[in-house]
Amino acid sequence: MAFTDLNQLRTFVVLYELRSVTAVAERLHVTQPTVSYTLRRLRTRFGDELFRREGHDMVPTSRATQLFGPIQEALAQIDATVNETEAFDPAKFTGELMLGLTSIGEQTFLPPIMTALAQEGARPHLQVERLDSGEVEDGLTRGTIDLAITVSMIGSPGLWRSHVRAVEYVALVSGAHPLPPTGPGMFAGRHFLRVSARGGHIFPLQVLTDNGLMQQVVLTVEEYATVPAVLEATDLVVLLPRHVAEVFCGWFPGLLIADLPWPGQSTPVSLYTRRDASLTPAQRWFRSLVLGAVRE
Amino acid sequence: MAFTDLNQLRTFVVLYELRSVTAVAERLHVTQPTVSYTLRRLRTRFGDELFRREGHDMVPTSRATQLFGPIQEALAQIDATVNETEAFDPAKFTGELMLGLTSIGEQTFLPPIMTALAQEGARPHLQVERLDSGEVEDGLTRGTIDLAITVSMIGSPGLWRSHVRAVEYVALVSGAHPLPPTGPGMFAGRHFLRVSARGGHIFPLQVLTDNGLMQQVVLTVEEYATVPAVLEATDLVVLLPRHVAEVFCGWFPGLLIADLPWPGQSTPVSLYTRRDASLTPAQRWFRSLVLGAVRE
DNA sequence: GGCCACCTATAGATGGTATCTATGTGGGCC
DNA sequence: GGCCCACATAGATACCATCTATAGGTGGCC
Repeated sequence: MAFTDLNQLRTFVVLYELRSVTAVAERLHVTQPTVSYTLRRLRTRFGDELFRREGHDMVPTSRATQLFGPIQEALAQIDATVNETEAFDPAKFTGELMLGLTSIGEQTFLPPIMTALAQEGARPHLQVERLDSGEVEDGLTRGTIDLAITVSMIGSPGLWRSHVRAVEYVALVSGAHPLPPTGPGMFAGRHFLRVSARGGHIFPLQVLTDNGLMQQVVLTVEEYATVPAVLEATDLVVLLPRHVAEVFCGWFPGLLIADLPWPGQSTPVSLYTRRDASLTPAQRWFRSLVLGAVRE
Repeated sequence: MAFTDLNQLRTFVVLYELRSVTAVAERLHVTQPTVSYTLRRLRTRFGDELFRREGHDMVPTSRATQLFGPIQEALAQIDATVNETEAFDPAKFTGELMLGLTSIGEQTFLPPIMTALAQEGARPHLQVERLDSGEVEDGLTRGTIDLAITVSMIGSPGLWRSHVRAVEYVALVSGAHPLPPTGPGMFAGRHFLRVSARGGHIFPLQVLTDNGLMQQVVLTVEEYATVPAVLEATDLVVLLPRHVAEVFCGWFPGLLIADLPWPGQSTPVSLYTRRDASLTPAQRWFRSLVLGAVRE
């Protein structure tokens, strides 16, 4: 019952990651019909369509998704074993590393990461990608990003999670329009600026709804980056993580931080990668470096 | 740097397990020169001889041993993933299962195992092999045995270990020559029958040496099975695990068990298999069945 | 709505290579 | 020393993965 041609699985894995027959052909240095032919044999072997064409994507069927994890892991293990484990040297590594961040994480996390890189004398080509929280799991699984830091909780068994720090939310306002002391009525008569929850920060949305303050929201923006300038010019209030608020206070010394009157059952910020068996030495090194740099 | 032909690895793994090019050819349904050719390419690829011919064996080099573990595991994972996980049905399974035992384990462990098999309505072809303790690790790793129960401790990272029971050692003698009550001088003037430690039972050897009793050893045998008949006919004393002694008392009611005067820092009996990822459903099922049957 | 661009699937030809048969070679073992 | 068994090599062959060329779909855009 053994699989007769293990090489086909390599095509399968790359196709799952790239979701394009043509792209796979380029990556594997073969022509497109070759990949189509391999795909046909895979389909016959598994008795499943595996990838359905939907617009410009080859989207995996549930069977394909189910197969991908263990197979990808197994092939990664083979590659790691077979390729002479020449001790990884950070200083010599110049490859690409994809760091996925949701929301305003760059401001807090990128500086310490860059410092740590410099200390090790490492000069990888670091690429930071801003992701919606829903894209993180898919990006890591498919290998389009190497490492992600996000406030959203991802429970995928194929991913490796590590605690980075707790998130405490605070209110931020212009110094020209200070808030009364922290207490239940501190937001009476005030209006809110809200940042969309696409980055995973659902706490503000939740707390505003729970306390009947959604009517006081007068502006919703997509990006945290636009927040401080708006606050400076208005009397709006925004709820955001303390570490972000502190960065903004550094930019605009006129801003004021105020504690919230609600007990903060905060979601922690976590770091995610694939599971160890699927990581390259470079990725493993990068993970421990980032973890050391940003963990509280 | 990806391995270009994964199929070669299948040959590598089987060759490591069978240690014979010809046997691999038969197993994989190809001719012997085909395997030789594949082996040559593997040797070129890895820049290592991998298998050196020594007499009738192809013995693996250290590089080959180092490669085998992870690759075998990866291929097993692929097979497990790819082969439709049709729920394993013990009642329908009629394959072969190799149970490795050291020393006299059969007497104690086989009856409950057979009972458990009958209760599940399972009829596998169970084959019991008597092994020296040093052969256990190699047999499991190479897949020549599916499961082993032994008193020896094996610390291989590729193996899965589970506690079965503690071993308490006792003295066994003929009723015609009873021992004095348990105490430091209880063996004064008595002579010992010793069973060789090939099965892993090193405790008796150790305790006899430590207490200066090795001079009183007058007979050393290879097998526990010969012990009770000899005891019946002589005034010799033997040190052995209580569960073995009890079996012997069942055979020869004239035998007497006596506790030892030394605190028994006993080695536990353990059950070993390969790690989970490398097990077939049948092996996994068998392991839990055996464990349930023999665990104390 | 219909045309165009892009992507995947199929057809037929071809070359590479894994496999085969036949034979050489080298270590154990009596 | 010579026989036997097992692995290695040589040359022939057949298979099949890959190629080029083309057809079939699907979405986007005017």
